[in-house]
Amino acid sequence: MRTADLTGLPTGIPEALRDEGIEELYPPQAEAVEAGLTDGESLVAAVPTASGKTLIAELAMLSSVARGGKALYIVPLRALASEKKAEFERWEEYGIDVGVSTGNYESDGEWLSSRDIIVATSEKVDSLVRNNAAWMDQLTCVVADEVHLVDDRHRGPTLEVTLAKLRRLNPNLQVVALSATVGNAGVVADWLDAELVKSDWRPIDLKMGVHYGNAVSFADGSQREVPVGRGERQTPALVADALEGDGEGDQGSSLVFVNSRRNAESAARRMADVTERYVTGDERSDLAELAAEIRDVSDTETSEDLANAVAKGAAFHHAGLAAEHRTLVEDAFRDRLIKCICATPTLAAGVNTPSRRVVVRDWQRYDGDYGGMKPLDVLEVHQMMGRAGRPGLDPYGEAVLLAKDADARDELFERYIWADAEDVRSKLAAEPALRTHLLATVASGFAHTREGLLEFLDQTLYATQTDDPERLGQVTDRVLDYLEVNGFVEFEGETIRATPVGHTVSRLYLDPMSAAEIIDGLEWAADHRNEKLRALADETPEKPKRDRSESDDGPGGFQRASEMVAAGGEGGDGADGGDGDADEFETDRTYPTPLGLYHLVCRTPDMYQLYLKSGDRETYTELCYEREPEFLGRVPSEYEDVAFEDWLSALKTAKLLEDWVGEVDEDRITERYGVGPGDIRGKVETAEWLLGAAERLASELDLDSVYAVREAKKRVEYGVREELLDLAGVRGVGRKRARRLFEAGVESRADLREADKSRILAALRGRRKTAQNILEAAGRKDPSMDEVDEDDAPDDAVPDDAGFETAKERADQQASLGDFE
DNA sequence: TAGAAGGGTATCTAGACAGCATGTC
DNA sequence: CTAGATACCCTTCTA
Repeated sequence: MRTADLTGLPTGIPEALRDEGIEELYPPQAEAVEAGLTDGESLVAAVPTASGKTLIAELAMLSSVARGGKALYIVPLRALASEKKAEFERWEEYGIDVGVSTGNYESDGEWLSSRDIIVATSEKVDSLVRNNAAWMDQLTCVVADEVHLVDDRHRGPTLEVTLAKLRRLNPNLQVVALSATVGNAGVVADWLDAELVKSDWRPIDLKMGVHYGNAVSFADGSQREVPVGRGERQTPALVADALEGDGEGDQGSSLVFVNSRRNAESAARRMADVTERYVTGDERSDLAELAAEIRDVSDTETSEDLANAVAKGAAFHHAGLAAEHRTLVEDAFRDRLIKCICATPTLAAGVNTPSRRVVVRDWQRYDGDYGGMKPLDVLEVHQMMGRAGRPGLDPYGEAVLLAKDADARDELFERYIWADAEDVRSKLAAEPALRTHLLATVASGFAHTREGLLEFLDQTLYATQTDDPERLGQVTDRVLDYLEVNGFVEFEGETIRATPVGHTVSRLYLDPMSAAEIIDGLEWAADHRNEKLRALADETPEKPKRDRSESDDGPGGFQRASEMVAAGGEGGDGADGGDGDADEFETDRTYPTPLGLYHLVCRTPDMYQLYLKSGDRETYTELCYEREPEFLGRVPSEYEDVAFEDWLSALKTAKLLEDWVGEVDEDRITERYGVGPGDIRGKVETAEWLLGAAERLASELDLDSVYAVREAKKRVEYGVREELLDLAGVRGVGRKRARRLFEAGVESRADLREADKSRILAALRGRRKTAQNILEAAGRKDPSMDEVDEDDAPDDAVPDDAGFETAKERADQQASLGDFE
């Protein structure tokens, strides 16, 4: 089918497609159009990655808009939201407005109802439904990208319920579900009352094979010799071989999938020695530049290691990287500057990074519940292999698994190459999922009775798949019971209603169990305030340094961290709320303390906690006793409670946050907790969200901890001690600059407006441009930094780098960390 | 005698969504 | 029921 023959699209679109070089539709696309895609017909397209799924979605959305409608594109990842937005924006010149809405990004702040196409994550859509977004019932077309993710234990149910809600809100809604090739696409299509287009067609051929001995055997019967010398490994040989090329197409990049971050990093280190040999002179300087940019992103070991690999043309990629790291690496790989990426599964599900060759090195991954190495799902391996083949560059893509012996080779062929992907199975009946979604369903008025709930659930994929119709009813009863006991819903005869708190919890997008934990903790704090403050006061007066803290363990190190920064104006703000009450205990400590609050939100099921590594158990058990008065709620017993372990993990996570707001350097945090820069950002982000929710709940329940919660939250947001909150709120001023300014005597936003410019310039290490931007952001009348000389600054403006680690100090700290064990 | 090579062992393990409300003299 | 790569340390061998 020719694009020129397409009907029902906004004027100009078929021509625009032709100008893009798309004259003929790919077979699956044509099939979709024949099935009524552009006439508003619902459709499930189960086709391989990179076979033109996006155009299928675009045709549906554009034709829907042409009929005066509005389309929603649901993505599984925030990174994909921006990618899709950028893609759809090429239709803007034909009058199509595109908007994005995710947790951390809302386009322009322009209200979404004016947009024709909206891109959002499934959670965001769910949240918008819960909050009654005005434009929800104007939707005429919904695209669900990667719909096979309904199978995901954690996030699948959200997508499933959201689609069910959208369909109920608008019975004529066109649903276009894009799926990887899965076993039971037909079942998904039945669920959505949609036509099914299923195909294995790919625009670029994919050759799948297994490397064993000195050759890759491909599924099509062909072989490619890739000798592996004695003592040499398979992966570098394959990467080098791809770079050698064979005259066909371009020099070949490789994507290597491994099963852990550490493996990704060490593999990248090894691959760098291979890629280095193929880097041209021009590329070398570009790579050096890129490496510098990467070092600039964050001052951590991860960043340094990545930069070192990148300088030689290789990289690693995993969730421990900062978002900027990832983008830099992905872009450079697409530009063919980076020749090889060693990645964990992040990359298989993320943005589009095609490669000439894909090597799936590890096809098993550790799984604690399983009790060992568990083989990856066929679907997952197929997703990785599907990344092979760069359009316009490669004649075909090659995806290679590695085998050590002939048996393994045969097994891999059997298990992954000849095999069909697993069936998609709904995970909705899991209690945690229903807890959240039943409350939301009641709160946003989709159902008011048990019967109504079950009727609603009957529209989900789960209902069409289960062979045990009783089960859903049982779990529903248990969940309703839980929600009632915790005061989120109440019964009045047959009718179920969400309580005011229940409504809030639903709108805040909290797991009810998280909300219950937070409420319990805050109420407990209100009840024990005086007693705990007294305990804290008894301990605080310059507790003589216990001999132990000098040399031995973690908590000792933690203490040091807080001494790093010159103590600012502690106190002064008074305790929260009701001073003046005769019964109140007099102290200048706030209660609850930040650590108490961080621990509270960290032990919530909405926070993904850090692992306890060896030695951590003792470290944090000790910390647990030391800080006992700060925890909100009963501390489980070290000996009797199985929950103790989880409590400690939460403590470790909370401690990370405390370090963060104690202005401990990023590289020390990554080192101390064994995490990457990306993990810090992640923890901080969820803590921000949960503390925001806690603040809201506290104010709604009229608890006087609101103030303490708000401050703890703001400090997490900026990563600073309290005396810097004002400064750090200025655009362009982060935790580092705020500290420098403060130490130079510029202590507030007002100071920024009035202080001597040379003083400010000196504090910012003479960076004129940034200084000027900051002054503008602070609202200074004459922000210009021209003709200001930092050397004019008074001596006290450039102190002895107080509050900063000197190289010596850092070395000492590292030494003491070595003593740990 | 430095350094390679080999062997035993302790350690550790993928990913990532969400609220709210706006700012300044 | 069901792990395996790596880093690190120690010992031994070798030029």
